[in-house]
Amino acid sequence: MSDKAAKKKQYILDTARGVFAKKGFKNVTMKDIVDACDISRGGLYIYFESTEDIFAELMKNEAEEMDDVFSGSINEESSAGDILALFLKEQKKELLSEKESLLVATYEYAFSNMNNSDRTELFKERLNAFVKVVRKLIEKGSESGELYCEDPEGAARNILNVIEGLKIRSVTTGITESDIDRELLYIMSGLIAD
Amino acid sequence: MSDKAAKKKQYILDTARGVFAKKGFKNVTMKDIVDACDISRGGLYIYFESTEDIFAELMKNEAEEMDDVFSGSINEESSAGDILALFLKEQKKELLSEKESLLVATYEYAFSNMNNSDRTELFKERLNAFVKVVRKLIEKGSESGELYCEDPEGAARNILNVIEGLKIRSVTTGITESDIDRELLYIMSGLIAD
Amino acid sequence: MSDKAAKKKQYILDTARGVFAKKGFKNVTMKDIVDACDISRGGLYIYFESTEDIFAELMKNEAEEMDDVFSGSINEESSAGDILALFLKEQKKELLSEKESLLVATYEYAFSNMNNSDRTELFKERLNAFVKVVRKLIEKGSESGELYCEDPEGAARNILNVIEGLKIRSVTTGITESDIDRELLYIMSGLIAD
Amino acid sequence: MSDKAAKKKQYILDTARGVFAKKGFKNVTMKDIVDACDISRGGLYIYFESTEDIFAELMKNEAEEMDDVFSGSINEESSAGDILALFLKEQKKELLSEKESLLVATYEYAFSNMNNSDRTELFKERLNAFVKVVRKLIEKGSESGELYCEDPEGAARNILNVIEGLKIRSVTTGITESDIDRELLYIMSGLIAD
DNA sequence: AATGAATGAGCCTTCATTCAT
DNA sequence: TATGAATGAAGGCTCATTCAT
Repeated sequence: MSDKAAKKKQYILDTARGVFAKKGFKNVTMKDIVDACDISRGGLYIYFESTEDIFAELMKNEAEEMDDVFSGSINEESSAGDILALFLKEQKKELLSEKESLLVATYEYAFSNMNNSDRTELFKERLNAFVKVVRKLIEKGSESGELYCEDPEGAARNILNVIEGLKIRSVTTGITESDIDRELLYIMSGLIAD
Repeated sequence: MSDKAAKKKQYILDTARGVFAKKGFKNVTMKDIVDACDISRGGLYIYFESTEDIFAELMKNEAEEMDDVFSGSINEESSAGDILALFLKEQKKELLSEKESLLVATYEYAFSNMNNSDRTELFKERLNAFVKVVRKLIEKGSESGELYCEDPEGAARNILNVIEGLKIRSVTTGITESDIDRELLYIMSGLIAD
Repeated sequence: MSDKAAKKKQYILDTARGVFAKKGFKNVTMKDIVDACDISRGGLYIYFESTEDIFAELMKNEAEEMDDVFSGSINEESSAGDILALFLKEQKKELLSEKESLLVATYEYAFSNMNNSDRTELFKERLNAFVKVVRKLIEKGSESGELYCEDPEGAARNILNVIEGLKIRSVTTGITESDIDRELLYIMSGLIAD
Repeated sequence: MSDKAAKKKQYILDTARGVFAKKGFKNVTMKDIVDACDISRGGLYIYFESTEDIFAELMKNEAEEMDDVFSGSINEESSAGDILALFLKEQKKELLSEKESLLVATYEYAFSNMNNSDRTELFKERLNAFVKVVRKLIEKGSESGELYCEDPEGAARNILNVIEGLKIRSVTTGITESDIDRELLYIMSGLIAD
């Protein structure tokens, strides 16, 4: 039955994902999840004890998927430029809400109960993983002559800061594709080998 | 009485600011404000009909103050570099939570009920005002030879994106002064005249 | 309005008393009180935050009333025997459930969350007040020659222990008037002056 | 299997005893028992349908054990005084919580759903059994000249009332060994042959 | 017999909001 | 204007009890 239970847990997570994508984090109640999953109040509590619990699990899953995607492709033949382009394209998708995104929910989750060191740790890991991926890409690009960069770590951090800023802008003011392209072009222009 | 009323309204706003700075936006209830202001439940509703209402007013005030500070100094004799330094120092303060900041509350406010065009407009104005200030500073610096920049608008946007990213990092993962300095140095290094 | 509030609080206490008398302590929920008082859920919470809160207040009131009754009569002309008789008659009433009694509720209250020192203190005071009253009566009776007792404190404690025991019996096994009379007679027989 | 079933039932009872001793009666849920016994929810319902059911069985067992202990020893050579001393010592142990006691649980059980005649009957039997034992001891003591008593039945009832009162005090106000000794001395002093 | 997931009723508690004074 | 008592909806959580396996 543990197998069945795991399936149900996954079903709840999948369904909850849609709820969080639509309503953010703070506006989601256990009742919302219950309604969306069409299960009983008590039934949900068997698997999760709070919306935070659910969301934390969701984030872990997302992080793993992200990891799988990139750590797979990064050591293969494709050029650094191609992968970086893929990475930025993924980010663009999220920024343009072209896919069901946990963007807002993730921020809200981060803000609620900020003094939770587990949570802080979760975000640190996430960030570091990202930085590492981007830095490697830049290094690889430098070696192959596609890119030129004297401080790959700094550049990687800079790219992620900008992306973070754009994400916030996509939520607070809205953002268009050309906005994004302009910003990305700006940061990339410093990396292009002359 | 309108004078008295205005004073009371301002008193409520000032007091509420502290509450939002401490608890963010979503966690603040009308009751919290009532308690902090030591007025009656009904009394508060005479002036504001919701926490959103209060916070929106608060943000407008903040924007105006910011405007006053910089649009005043920007046309005067002080060098662009000095003002930019002042601006970045202010941002650092906020990032390091050295002053009572509405950072988190502002984000939470942005996230709650996102499809409110008034709110979006508010944030757009805020961003544009910022960009304008920074762009002017860069232009002024270029003219005086302090800085070198071919795309002041792009640079200004880039700076604000990075700052936004750092703000988010300060909330999600925590951030140290040297983290901030490193990122600021990185973006400034592209602007320094050789 | 504080006057009105006080009245309402008293109304709630009076009504709650009936509920506790009927259902004991642990079986009473805030909803029971709300229903009995015909007020809103939230309305009750304005005055009391839990059934414990309500019951504690109720007990204090009871203790004060008891105090008023006896501390008034004890220093007056009536003979010790008369007052003792009155006291025992009151106890009999309670034992026979002839009046709406908080007996069971009081015990249940005592048992729930026993490690509460406030509560323990409350019961100690209650007991000591009782002992003091009965001891004084016995002393007075000894002086007037109505009673004979070498250890008034011990006798008082013994009487109260027996009464406590009878109370428990009234709850656990039921008890008849003649049962009570027999036990009281037994303990009194040792006090009657030959 | 009936043998195996009986063993399991006994195992549940033994385990449940500890739970009741620790948490009283009303605070114990079927889930508590399930957790303590490390069996399944449904499994418990095969043997018992409620906590009341379990506790009732437990009390019967206790009563039988008590009976075995004393009805065994009472007809043997040991002196009445010795046995009475043993009896009182047992009571003291319980009063001082020196052994895992069902004291509180028993009272709570008695109070919940009082109008249950089965339960009343259970307590009556318990009391009568006790009275009978103590009365016999007193009679035996009288015959042997150890004690002096004109009304053994009354004296026995008195002793049990006092013990009941002390039990309640041990719960409501706390009680020390010297408190107990004093009360027991008081009631015994009337029985000691001059 | 035994399991443990699932249900749903029921209680607790907090708030936004109203309204008589 | 100002008060604060009152309301009732909403969400959180826990259990007794059932039932398919």
